Amino acid sequence: MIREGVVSALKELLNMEEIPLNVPPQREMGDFSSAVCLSLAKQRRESPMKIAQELSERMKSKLPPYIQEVGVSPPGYLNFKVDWPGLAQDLVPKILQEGEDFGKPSVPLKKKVFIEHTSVNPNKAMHIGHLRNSVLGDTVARVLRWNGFSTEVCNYIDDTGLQVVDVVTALLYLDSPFYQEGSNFKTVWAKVPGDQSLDYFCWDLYARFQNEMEKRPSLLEKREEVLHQIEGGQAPVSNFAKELTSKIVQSHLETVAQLSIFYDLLNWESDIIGRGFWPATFELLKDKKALRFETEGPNEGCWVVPFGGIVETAEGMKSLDKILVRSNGSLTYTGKDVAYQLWKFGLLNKDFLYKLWGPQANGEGLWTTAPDGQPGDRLSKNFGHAEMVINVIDTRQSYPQQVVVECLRQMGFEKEANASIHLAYEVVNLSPQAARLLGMGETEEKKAYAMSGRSGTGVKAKDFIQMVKQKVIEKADHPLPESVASVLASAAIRYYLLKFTLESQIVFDFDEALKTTGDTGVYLEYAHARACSILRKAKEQKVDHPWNRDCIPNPLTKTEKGLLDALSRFPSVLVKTGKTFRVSPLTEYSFDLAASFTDFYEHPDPGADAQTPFIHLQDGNLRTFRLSLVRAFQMVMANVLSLMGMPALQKI
RNA sequence: GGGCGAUUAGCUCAGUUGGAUAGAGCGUUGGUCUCCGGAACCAAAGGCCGUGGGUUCAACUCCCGCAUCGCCCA
Repeated sequence: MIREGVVSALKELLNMEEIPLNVPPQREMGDFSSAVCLSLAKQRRESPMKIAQELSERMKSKLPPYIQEVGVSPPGYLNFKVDWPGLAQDLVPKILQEGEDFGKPSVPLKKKVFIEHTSVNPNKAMHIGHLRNSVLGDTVARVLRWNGFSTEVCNYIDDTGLQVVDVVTALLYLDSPFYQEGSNFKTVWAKVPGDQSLDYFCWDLYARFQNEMEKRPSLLEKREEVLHQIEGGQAPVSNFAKELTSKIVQSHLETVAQLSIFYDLLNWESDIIGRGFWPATFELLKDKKALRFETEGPNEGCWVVPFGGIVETAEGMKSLDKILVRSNGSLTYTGKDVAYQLWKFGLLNKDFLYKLWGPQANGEGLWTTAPDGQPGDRLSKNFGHAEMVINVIDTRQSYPQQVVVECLRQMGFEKEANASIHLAYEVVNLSPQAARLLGMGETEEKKAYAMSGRSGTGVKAKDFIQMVKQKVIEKADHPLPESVASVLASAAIRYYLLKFTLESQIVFDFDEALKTTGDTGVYLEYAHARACSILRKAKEQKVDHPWNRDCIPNPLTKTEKGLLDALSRFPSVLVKTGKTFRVSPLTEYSFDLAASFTDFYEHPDPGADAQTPFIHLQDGNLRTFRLSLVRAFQMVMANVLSLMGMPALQKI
């Protein structure tokens, strides 16, 4: 709001694309500054000081909005002083009026973006690594919605993969009574103890199965059988698998719902296969001449997408081309992923059938693809057909994702290829301390330990949420209602998972993750609740504070300026987040905002001997001004929290 | 072997398109509270920004090499 005006003024004067802004080392120099003249000096063959002086003179004749002074300091910096009262005059009433619409683009884009996240194998409980995915995806979706996009959030269910096959085989054949053809599945379900949730039971079962498989070769044979039955959709085993995966998906949905994460659609892999997406894609690929049948060389008998052709290496002839169909006729993962990506853009003349899965706590119904569903048009639904697709998948999938995009490009779908975004993030590992607590055998000392479904070591999501809730209750100085503890835990967890950059591997440590002081989600909630409390008390004591332009003091104190500055930055932070899909700067901003409010609250008159509570101020104008700032902060903070998926608490 | 990413305070991490004295939180040490919410605030200590070159008036930031760690591909 302030900076944008200066940047556009400079852009016009200098005819440049980008104008960098900085903060001067001393506050007296100005509120912010620019070093453009330094970089201009060389190409103009003039001294930077001279350029800066000329420029500042020209700007003085027509000052950018909210700038009261332009100065110059050696060796050629332009320094700007903000007209804080002028800014307050526009900004505060704007926030108070617009509320949750403050800063939103006035014209919604209407552009549809399809966001896929979570996508956990439906064969056991979720762990904290999965939570990072869900929280990232959910937050990006919220930010894009704020930016005016129409969003469709989907959770992909890989129900025909080997992980599901393993758990199904384990349930049927690991322990007696073994399943026999024609026998009742009730005996199988009876193996799940009543006092344990299914996803937790399967967590252990899966690990045990991996272990047992090495000792009992007969299990491998059974697994092979089950694989074919599930792949081929053969009853009754495939029906049993569907029932099992549905129940586990439901428990995943309940897990993430604790963090306010919801979806529009569940997409089942079995439906991609069942609805014939691949044959249609195969035809399209051939049609677009993006596919080649190899009659010789290392890929003889395969259908490939040409990328680099054959290269000679030290180990012999190799092909850089991507195989979609193997010589034995089987389809690779890439082939299926290409089909799916085409569907997301509405480029495939095939569609799923849909039905309602059930209600969600956000009030929106959740839809699912289903063999016994109905066509989208009959339900007045138009799933897919997106203009932008964001796949939230960890960085290990970067290469396969790149291949999918390249396939689109080869098919001539250049626009869609460019609108395919892989939101890649690093995985969550365990610190040595966490690994030790989970009873991981430590053969060698490492900095981080990967969680392992195979050995069953990892921090389960529901356990973690429960632990944080417990910690929050312990740390409170008064008894907390369950609902409040849940919100605080959710805020703490989401903040912890969002604050790292995408490239940063989170080394999960219990001490670090369970923190409730300092740079945490709890701090944000606390600042918001404190603002609410002040406003509540003002109301109780009938201290009205209707905004009027005469209430603005001149000059403003340092902390008043600090809070105004933070408030004014909100729109640009959100716009930027919506462009980069990087959410860690948003958490940084949220902490800045909360901290500048706390600073204002603690020291409204920095340097003074005593600080007077806003409500008790004798000066009616100052009282109105400061209480209005509190209200403006509370509204913007509530918006920030909501964008990060954290319900804003009125009281803790 | 090829590719991608990381390396910043004791610990966990930020650091915009290159700009003036590299920032938070935790931890440590010392302080603050009669009044609107102390899960708070203030102060101090703590840095060869992995390493060696290069580009530039200016490099944590850009380029090249090396080291270490992680991941992906064959």
